[in-house]
Amino acid sequence: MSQVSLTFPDGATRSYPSGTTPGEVAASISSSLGKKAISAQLNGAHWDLAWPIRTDAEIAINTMKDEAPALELIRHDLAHIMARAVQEIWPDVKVTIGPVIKDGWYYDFDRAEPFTPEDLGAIEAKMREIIAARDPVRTEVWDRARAVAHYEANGEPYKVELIDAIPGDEPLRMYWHGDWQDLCRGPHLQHTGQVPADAFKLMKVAGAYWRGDSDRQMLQRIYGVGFQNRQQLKEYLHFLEEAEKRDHRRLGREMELFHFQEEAPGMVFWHPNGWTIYRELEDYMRRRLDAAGYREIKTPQVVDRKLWEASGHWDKYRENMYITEIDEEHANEKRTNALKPMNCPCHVQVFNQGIKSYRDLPMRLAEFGSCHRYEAHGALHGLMRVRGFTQDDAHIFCTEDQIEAECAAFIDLLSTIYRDTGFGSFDIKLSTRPEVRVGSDEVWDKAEAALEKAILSVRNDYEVDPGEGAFYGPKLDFKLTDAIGREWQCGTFQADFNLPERLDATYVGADGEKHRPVMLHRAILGSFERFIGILIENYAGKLPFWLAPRQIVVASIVSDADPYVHEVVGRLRAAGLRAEPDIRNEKINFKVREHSVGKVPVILACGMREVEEQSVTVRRLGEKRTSTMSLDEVTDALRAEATPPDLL
RNA sequence: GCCGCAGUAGCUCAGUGGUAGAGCGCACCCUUGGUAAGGGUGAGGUCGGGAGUUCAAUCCUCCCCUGCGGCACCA
Repeated sequence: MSQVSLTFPDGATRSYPSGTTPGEVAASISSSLGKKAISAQLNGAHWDLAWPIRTDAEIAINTMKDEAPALELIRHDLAHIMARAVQEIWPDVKVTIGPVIKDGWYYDFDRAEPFTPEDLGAIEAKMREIIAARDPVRTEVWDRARAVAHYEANGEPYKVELIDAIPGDEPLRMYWHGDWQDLCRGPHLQHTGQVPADAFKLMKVAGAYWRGDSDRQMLQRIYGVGFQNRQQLKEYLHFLEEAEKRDHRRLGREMELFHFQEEAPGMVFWHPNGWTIYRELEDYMRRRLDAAGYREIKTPQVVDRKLWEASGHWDKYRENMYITEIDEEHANEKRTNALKPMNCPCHVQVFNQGIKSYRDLPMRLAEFGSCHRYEAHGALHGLMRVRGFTQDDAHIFCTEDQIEAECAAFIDLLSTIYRDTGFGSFDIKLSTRPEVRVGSDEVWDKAEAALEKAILSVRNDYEVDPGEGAFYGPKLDFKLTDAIGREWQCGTFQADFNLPERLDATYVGADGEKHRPVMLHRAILGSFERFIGILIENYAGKLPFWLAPRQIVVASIVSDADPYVHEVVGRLRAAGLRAEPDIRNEKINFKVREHSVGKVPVILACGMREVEEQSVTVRRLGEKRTSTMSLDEVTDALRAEATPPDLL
């Protein structure tokens, strides 16, 4: 019998008969490891304890102490246990797929009746029975014909389709949890009792298309979360509660920032407080863009379809465009317009006015461009996905040789802006040429290399997504991470070889000939609406002082201090601060509570003592401590604090 | 757009086949209180829209709209 040589993490190498399983390897090391082992890493791949090893390899035995593999196995087994529980309760339900996802798993089922919340309780109970039974998990490799025959006989058409989709040379693996069988890549634990019975929870039922295809069957997806112990589950549920408290839709109402209503779904009604944030952010962006060599422009909202036909949007995206017609009775001209869904065609029109020289390049045209897109109903989500929004858009017209420098400057600007708005870290993804594309390979080579080099001038780590670029050019996506670890894709940088061609943008080169500029689409915030939503959630409503819609409330403690409160407010406003009086007939306790709930960063309390001293007592949001300072002192300190980061 | 759930006072929600309730908020009064809710009184609802069943619909049925959770989509 042939031997395989296994190398352990400590560097030791041992020889085993070919076909030995990791389970046997673990047991050969020590009986306690044999008992504790749950899976192995074989050359980095996650291996089931039951799979035979037939090649030399580096091996590491996993136990429940190895968190990543342990969680993967627990969640994967939970997916199977849940599917088994569902089929035990409702034998007619058809099973499809059930992968592990962040924090848990899901499994998609085909069942005529919807699952109810009560059903979830019943499934959980059944799952605990299965766990308590400590049913053995075993696996076999089947040939294709047998697997297909099995599932056809059992009336599981989805599984048959999955088998058809698996490449012919790949072995099909079956797993049993007790008597319940599922086609599965593995690995799994050794028996159902290894799954903690008190550290999982079924969260929700939702529709999901079979194979993610909206033309196909809608299935019912049950989501679950699972952890190693009860404490971790509790922490996760706590995290969900925290996220819920940060929900910008809720804070938007509580802080009176904005609202939505039926008459304009997906369009924001900004209230004074919300619009203050918006303006502060826009002013800041404008200064940053000015300083970075952009020229701001403003282009029309409503544009004849001819331009959209020329740009190609009419063909491809008309379904998502708001079309406007002029009432024929009252208009001499009949034309069809569209609300602009994006700014680029208009920006090319600005570029195209007059003759541009290579000396004009790079030309950076920026617009806080208000766009409308008819987004599907189900896509709308507070400020995060709206139908009317404003991009911090800009298009850089340049030569191929200028792409790299422009890209590097852009990444630099973006880092600064993310840092200033409170996002210290972000990820970059480079998407490269897709199968179907415009432009020569030579141009693509050059552009991809330019983007890559631009990234490398700032940092070493980035992700590449091959083939995911737009048909018109490669792109970078920028994802920032918020205070509770969620990622948001905001910034983008896209090279475009197509639109200048379609809309006939040219410049005169040093050679006196006409040339095509490259167009760089780029945004940092993405849309103001969405970015403000992200800001609200990141800060849980407690925005930094310069962005806080309400910065200071000056509250009287006794009504005799009311005139002084007005005087203080006047002084603060004169210093450019957002201050408001609170002279209501309420106790200071009440006022402090209300403004704290309202996330006002600074409360200045005034009683008779302050009146006499010409001082105020400062109470900062989140602090119990107060301090009394002279009005001048406070005004200077707060004015400094209110200075936007670019003006410091 | 698809699946499921929901829509009752400004907000959060209870409730019933015989046209409605609470808490908070709001208004007014008392109270002038020193850092997270002082007390009293009062106003406020076409029960999302439309159609149907019924003697009678906020409640049952159907359609639509909007929202929520996912899925699909996101130039």
